[in-house]
Amino acid sequence: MTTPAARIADLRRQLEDANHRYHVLDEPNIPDAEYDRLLRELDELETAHPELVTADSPTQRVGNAPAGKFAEVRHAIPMLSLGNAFSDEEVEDFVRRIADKLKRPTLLFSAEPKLDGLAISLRYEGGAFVQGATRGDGATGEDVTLNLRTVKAIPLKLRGKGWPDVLEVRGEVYMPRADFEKYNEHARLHGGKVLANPRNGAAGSLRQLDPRITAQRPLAFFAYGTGLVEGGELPDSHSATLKQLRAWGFPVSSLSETVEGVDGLLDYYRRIGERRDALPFDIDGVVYKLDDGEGQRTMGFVSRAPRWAVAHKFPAQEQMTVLDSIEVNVGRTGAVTPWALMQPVHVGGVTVTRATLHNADQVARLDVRNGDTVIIRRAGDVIPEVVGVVLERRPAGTQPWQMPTACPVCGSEIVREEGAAVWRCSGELTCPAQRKETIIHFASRRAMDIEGLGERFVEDLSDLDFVQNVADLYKLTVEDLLEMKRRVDARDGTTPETVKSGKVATKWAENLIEAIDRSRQTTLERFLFGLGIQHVGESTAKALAQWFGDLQLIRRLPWPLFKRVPDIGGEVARSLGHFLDQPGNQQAIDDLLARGVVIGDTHPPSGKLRAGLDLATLLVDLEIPKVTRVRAEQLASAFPSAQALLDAPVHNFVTAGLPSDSANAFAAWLEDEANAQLLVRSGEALEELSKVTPEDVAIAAGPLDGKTVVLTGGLAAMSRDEAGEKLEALGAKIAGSVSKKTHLVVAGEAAGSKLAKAQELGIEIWDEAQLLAFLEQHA
DNA sequence: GATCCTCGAGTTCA
DNA sequence: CTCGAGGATC
Repeated sequence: MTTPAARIADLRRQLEDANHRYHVLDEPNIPDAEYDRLLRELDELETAHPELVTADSPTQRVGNAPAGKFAEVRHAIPMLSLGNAFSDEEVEDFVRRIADKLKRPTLLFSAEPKLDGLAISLRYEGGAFVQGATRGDGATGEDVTLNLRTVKAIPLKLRGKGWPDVLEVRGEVYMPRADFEKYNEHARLHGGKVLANPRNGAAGSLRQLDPRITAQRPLAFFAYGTGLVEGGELPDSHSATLKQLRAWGFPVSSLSETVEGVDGLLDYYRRIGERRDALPFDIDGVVYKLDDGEGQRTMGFVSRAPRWAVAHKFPAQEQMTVLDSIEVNVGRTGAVTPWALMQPVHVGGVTVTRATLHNADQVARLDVRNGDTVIIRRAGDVIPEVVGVVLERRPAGTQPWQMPTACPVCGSEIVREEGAAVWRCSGELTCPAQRKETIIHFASRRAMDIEGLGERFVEDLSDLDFVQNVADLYKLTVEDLLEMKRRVDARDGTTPETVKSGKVATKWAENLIEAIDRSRQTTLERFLFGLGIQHVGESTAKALAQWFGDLQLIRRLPWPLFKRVPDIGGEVARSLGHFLDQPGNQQAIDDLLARGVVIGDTHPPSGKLRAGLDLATLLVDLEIPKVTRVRAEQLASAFPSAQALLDAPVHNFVTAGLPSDSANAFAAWLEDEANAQLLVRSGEALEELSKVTPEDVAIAAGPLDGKTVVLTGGLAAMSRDEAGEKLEALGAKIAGSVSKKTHLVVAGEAAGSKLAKAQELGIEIWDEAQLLAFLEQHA
């Protein structure tokens, strides 16, 4: 058991260290929430043991000493910090203390967001900005006048009239989120210093010794109070003071409000909390100040904070926890992704135990190791991520993490392509993990949509060998499922339903078989997407379905022909061709069809295909070394067919007009038996396609032909997918993100960043009512 | 070769 | 939602 004195000493050392890093080095090592927790613990211990309080305890001051590079500025009136409240009860206590002392029935408060930036003090003499300083330790700060002069939000001369001879204004310098992102993007591209977060960005920028650098940083400012006032008067309430400051030319948060009593405060807290993620700047809470000056004077101060104000903090979006181990997961395509298994911790309202580490490069960048104390962030509803490691707490004897060399599931070698970020298990479909993920993907809603066949079932079916590939799903019977359940119960030692209720539960199995049966009727797009071919996602599957229209046709096409579809290039075409070249895959497709899968929308290829159905284009698509578009045209006009090229001697290529290096390269390419075969197959496919592809006939023009539409936010009358289908039927192309090429954005309920971007770009925006009216009109 | 857009793939919790 | 990378375009 540690003594209070020892614990106090320990806390002081940790806090001092954190302070130094936060204020002087601008390299925080622990999250704010952790700092607050430590400070409170120390405060409580010191309250319980007043004899142990010393003058240099972190509880006795506000920040830390200046770094020394800038001149010191003594604040005429100290810049104090605020007490914190973390719960409704603590806010109630705060209000009750004031009510008890002032003996008033109603209390008015000024409430405002608490920006996550850097507190500063600005001194104006005769209406002119003469000096600006950081808070420093509250009593003495640093003279950063030159840097502050570069911040455009700070007035160099006061507007209006009636200002005091000497006026000190206090406020927060911060970096707007959007500007922070833009700045970092630029820094990443040009090798500049990437800022950790907007707060760090603001602090670091103000502490630049060269004001020209500060001038390039996107800093902003909000005023929230005053310091010394001489030769003049300010209104005797906080809200009126803010109004006066705004009139003199200071930016004041438009979110400031005057509210009444504890209910008004808590209501304000919740309203701001809901908008937190949408605000253009980071905040870590809200601040309540008793509005009237007389009340403030009566309440007075405790050692380091006013009794008439408090900061009500939001739940932390960053937390610290211990990483137990780094595990890896094998995805559908074999991608091996590391993830962190951690001690459960509360962040942003949920308990987090796992977080992705993305890939091996990310692990190396962070240098996270087993046993490390890590900082976890979960901003808004974003997926948790590991932000960094607290090196001070690293246990002794750890080693950097390394990607395993063998797949933890199948033991195959884990390899990485040249220059790629992801490592992959080379086991392909021999790897149970990849097989399992492939089946889950096949059954998923956007693919074959087998209702009720989720991860759990597929895992059992696959582990117990009831299902080896997607086609096996269509062999399953109710008896198979019941048998599987019996084996799972036996394996896990769970009590079977039969024993509990006395009869066999079969309804679930019947339902599942029925769902599998329903999925037999499908579309080409869903079927192709469901196969899980690398690089063939929803959008590519849809394009293939539209352009070729027939599974049997696609199955026998050699890969260069796939490049005729817009947005399909060499990489995607090869990947699809590689998939179709595997006899196992072709067999699986045959099995699926034999077991009753029906593709309902088979049709002839699109007439638009005809544009590229010629020998020259084929030769370009084959990606033959030194055979450019020009050379391909020459060959195509000299030879009638692919077969003719194969039979010709080299000098005929030269006669056709090719320079000798190009002719030789082509001949050498043809030497390879595989290439020769590919050329012949492609030539045949070309001829077949020319026969079955109809002439391009103009289709009845839809009202949205050629328009790119983005859907965002929630719709009441239908799902986003349904709305997308209806718009597509009218000729629109549905895109996932807003860009310059977007023609129209349909914004439903609670639309977020996409709506904002559309407004920024001046793109036409419809609400749901406009959408419905339009659909109605063109039904 | 650079740049801008998209698409694909992987991901967390209740 | 975010990253990485493929495709189109100049």
